Amino acid sequence: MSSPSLRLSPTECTCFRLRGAARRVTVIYGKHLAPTGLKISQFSLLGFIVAEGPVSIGRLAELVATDRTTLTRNLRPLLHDGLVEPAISGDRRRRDFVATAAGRALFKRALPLWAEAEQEVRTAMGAKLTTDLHGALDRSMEKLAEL
Amino acid sequence: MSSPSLRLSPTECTCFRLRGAARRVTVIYGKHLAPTGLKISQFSLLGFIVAEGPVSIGRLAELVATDRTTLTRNLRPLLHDGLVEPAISGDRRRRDFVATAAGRALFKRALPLWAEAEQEVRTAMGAKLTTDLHGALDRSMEKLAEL
DNA sequence: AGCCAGAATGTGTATATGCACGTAATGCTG
DNA sequence: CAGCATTACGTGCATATACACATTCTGGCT
Repeated sequence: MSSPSLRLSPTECTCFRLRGAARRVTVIYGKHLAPTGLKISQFSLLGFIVAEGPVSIGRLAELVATDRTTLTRNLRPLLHDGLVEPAISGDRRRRDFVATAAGRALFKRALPLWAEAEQEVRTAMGAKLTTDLHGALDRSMEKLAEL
Repeated sequence: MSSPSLRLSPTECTCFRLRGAARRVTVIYGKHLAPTGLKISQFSLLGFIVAEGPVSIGRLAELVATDRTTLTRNLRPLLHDGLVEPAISGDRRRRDFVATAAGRALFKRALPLWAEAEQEVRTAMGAKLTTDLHGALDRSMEKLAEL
């Protein structure tokens, strides 16, 4: 356990691997979702808003594990397209958002396309690898959350 | 094997998981590399250029599994900071790049900081999870490469 | 030589991402 | 109730990311 870092080469960068894989799958989901005009990140975000009723930026930031300020901007396209709208909240510091009827409808329409993409990826990887990857990612997120 | 997609909920999105994990670790590496002024993506890119001698955009795109056009712009900061410079290539369609002395020096200086970050992540995850995650990611990239 | 299919790249556009810094509202505390 | 630490945000800045479309070369074919 002394200094295992002596053997570490940038070739074995965890970050590089994760980012690479994320890019690859992002493209795949993007192709499937294209007809809806939604990017995968928008699809996810919209999904959380649909599911969570009125939510604040801060809460969304926790849910999607993204920087707060990033979400401020990621919400813009959704607002612009009328998929999401502001909701009154008790605390005037907070900005709550809800999905509009159009937003809920589009999400519903996008769902099967997302499932297609998910299926494509899972089929390519196989059931075992899918399980392994999800498991490893979930456990990683837990461990890294504490940092 | 008929339609396993019936049970798929967006909660189990492979893409969402991968992107989330990638974001998390990116921040960690970023903090460690901050003193060098390099982002993790720049560190990786610079590393490949240092290692591969004169390389073209297209070749780099393969190496880092990134869209060609993204690399065109990702190279800009490195060029601007004099870490990388154009190299003459036989084919005038191609633009080759090499690391400058400053680039090589900075990369060398960044290496231990990268190792720190990598260590932090690995320590948080533990050896087994690290191995599992890398294995799953590597196998995934292989399978997804064929798409 | 002349032409053209294909290769290697750049640009416009739009989104995603996080940090440093700044602002407004809340609630506690003296 | 005035003051202040805290909370919940937004903005400027820089980079990352990819697609559609346009451009420039190269190499082979006639």
